Amino acid sequence: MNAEEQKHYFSIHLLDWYRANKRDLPWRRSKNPYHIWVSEVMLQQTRVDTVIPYFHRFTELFPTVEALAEAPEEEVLKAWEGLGYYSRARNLQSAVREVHERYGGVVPSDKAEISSLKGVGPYTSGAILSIAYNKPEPAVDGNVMRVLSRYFVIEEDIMKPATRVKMERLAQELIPEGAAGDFNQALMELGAMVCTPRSPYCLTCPVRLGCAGREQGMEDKLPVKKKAKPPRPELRVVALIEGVGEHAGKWLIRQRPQEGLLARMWELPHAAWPEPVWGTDENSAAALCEALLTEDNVRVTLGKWFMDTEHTFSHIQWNMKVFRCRLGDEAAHPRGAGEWIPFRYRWVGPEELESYAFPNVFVRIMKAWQEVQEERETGSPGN
DNA sequence: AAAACGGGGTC
DNA sequence: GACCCAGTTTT
Repeated sequence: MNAEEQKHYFSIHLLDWYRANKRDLPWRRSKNPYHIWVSEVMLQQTRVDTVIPYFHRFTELFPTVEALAEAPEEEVLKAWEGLGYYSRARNLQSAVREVHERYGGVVPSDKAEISSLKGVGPYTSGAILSIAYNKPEPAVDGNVMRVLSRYFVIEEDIMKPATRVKMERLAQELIPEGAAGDFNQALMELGAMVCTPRSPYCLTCPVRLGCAGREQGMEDKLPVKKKAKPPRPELRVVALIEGVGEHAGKWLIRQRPQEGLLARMWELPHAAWPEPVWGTDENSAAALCEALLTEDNVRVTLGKWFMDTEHTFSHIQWNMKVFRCRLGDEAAHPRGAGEWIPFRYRWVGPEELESYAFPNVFVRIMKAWQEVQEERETGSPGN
């Protein structure tokens, strides 16, 4: 078939296949543009199965634009806990507040207006416009680029912005009249269910007869994608600081800075440490105490090693040694007035912990700690 | 154009 | 262990 027939074949058969085979996903049951928006932001760089429970909780906690606009930021962050890329949550709330104030709570259906909202890039704007308003805008994500690169044999590096722009033009051409929302979702559904990254299910593909990549035996080589840089390793020492006296049963936690990695999340105190002293627990523990004192003006006494753990972000790998500690003299000493305070410290007990948002790595450590404590109280089973 | 920005599933 | 996921923002 010629190029035009190939495109037409693709659009028609993909759309039919989608309408007959689409998954029943929570956000597909809604026509609420705000709910669709929430789902699209959650789905950025995140799998469907991971998002589903978060989507239910989030839309229950913040069912409307107004509810999210008026919620305290900490509650929003807590609802996002564990999902990652936390700037998504803060940007979403900021954008929703703008919609609440400037657009009377109505999610804009205009390309320029919606694109100007925080956290709404080319993909998300296209997804909302097409799915919520059925406007013929492309919504090109990783799935779509994989599908198009294979079907049309596009060998440009999909990591390049120029390639995405090219894909968007192509994707827009393919949208069948009046079916933008279904078609865009069909493209992503195919990428997720059939045209998978590895070992695609070509034999059951609804558009296999028009697929140039398949015809040329290239489906395994596409899309072309430059390799990502490996994360840089970092050594970190972590303090599990248990309170005594009036703080008995509580832990000392701190809030991260306003900007940057894990912005405004809460965590166990920890410090980076240079390689030379890494290796023995004694040196690391001593290093931890000294670092917390010099960096945060928090004096802790040397503690016992508790566990080692590892946590990998996209760009950093934390290799962590965790120590049990006690606070030195009195409470934490925030720096003097007028001086920049990089972290805020606070004693919290098990119940209060529920209202603070922690990165998963610290949730893991705290759970491990609680289990050990419970074993001590009940008389340890096993070892 | 490159780096920052989480966390987890999968083969 | 490598790859990748319904990406956006900042540098």
